[in-house]
Amino acid sequence: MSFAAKNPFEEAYLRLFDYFGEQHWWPAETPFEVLVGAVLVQNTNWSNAGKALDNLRESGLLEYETLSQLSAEEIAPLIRPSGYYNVKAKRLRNLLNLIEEEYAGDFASFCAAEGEVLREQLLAVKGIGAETADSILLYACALPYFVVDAYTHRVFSRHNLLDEESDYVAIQGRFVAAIECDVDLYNEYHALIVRVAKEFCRKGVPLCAGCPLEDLTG
DNA sequence: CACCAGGCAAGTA
DNA sequence: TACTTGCATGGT
Repeated sequence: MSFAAKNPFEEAYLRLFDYFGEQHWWPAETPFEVLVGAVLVQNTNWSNAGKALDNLRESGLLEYETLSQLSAEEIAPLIRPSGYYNVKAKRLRNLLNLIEEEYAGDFASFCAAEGEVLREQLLAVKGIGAETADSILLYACALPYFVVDAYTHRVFSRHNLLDEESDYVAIQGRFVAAIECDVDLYNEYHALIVRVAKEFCRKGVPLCAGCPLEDLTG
C-alpha cells in the first residue's frame, strides 16, 4: 500500500505505518474465532479474552456447529476469564441465534451476506453495538467498515484532528471521507491506532512526546 | 491497594 | 435527551 498523503488522516496513517510497520491482527484466525473474540474482548484486554478463547478451543467449541449447541448457562463458565461472563454468554447466544434464524445455521452464509443488511442485523442483536458490529464486518467478513474505538477518539482528539465531543458516527464519517475505502487499509489503520495509543497516549498525557503523530496538525 | 483493559444496555431525571 | 450504573476478571 503506497500513496501520497492528501489530508491529515492519510498522513497519520503513513506515519504510523512507517514507524510501527505491519501489525497482523485478527485475520490470522478463523472468521468464527473473530466473531466470538469480538464479544469476549468487549471492555477488557486481549489477554483475558484470549484465555476465554483458549478454553473454548480446548473444548472443541470454537466453531459454529459445536458452540451453537450450548445454552448461555453452559457457555458462561467457559468464558470466565474474559470478565462479564454472564452478560457475554447471553450476547454470544444472541449472535448464534441470529445465524440460526436468519442464515439457517450456516455460518458461511452469514459471513457472505450483504454488508448493509448484515450490519443492521448485527446492531439489532442485544449486546452488539457499533464497534463490535464493525469489528465483525471488517475482521470476520472482510467488508470495508472502519472500526472506531475509545483509542481512536482519544488519539485523534488529542492531536486536534477530531472534536472531543465527536461520537462514533461522526468519527467514522471523518475517516471514511478522508481515506480510501479498502479492507486492508481499514484493518491496518485500526490496528496501528490501538498500537500507538498503548505505546504513547497514556491517560493524562495531552500530547505524545516522541509519538509518530507528534506535531501533526489538522 | 487502586486502576485499567479494543462496550453495551437499562435505568433515571 | 443526557447522564449514571451494572456487569467481573486478571495484570500492573
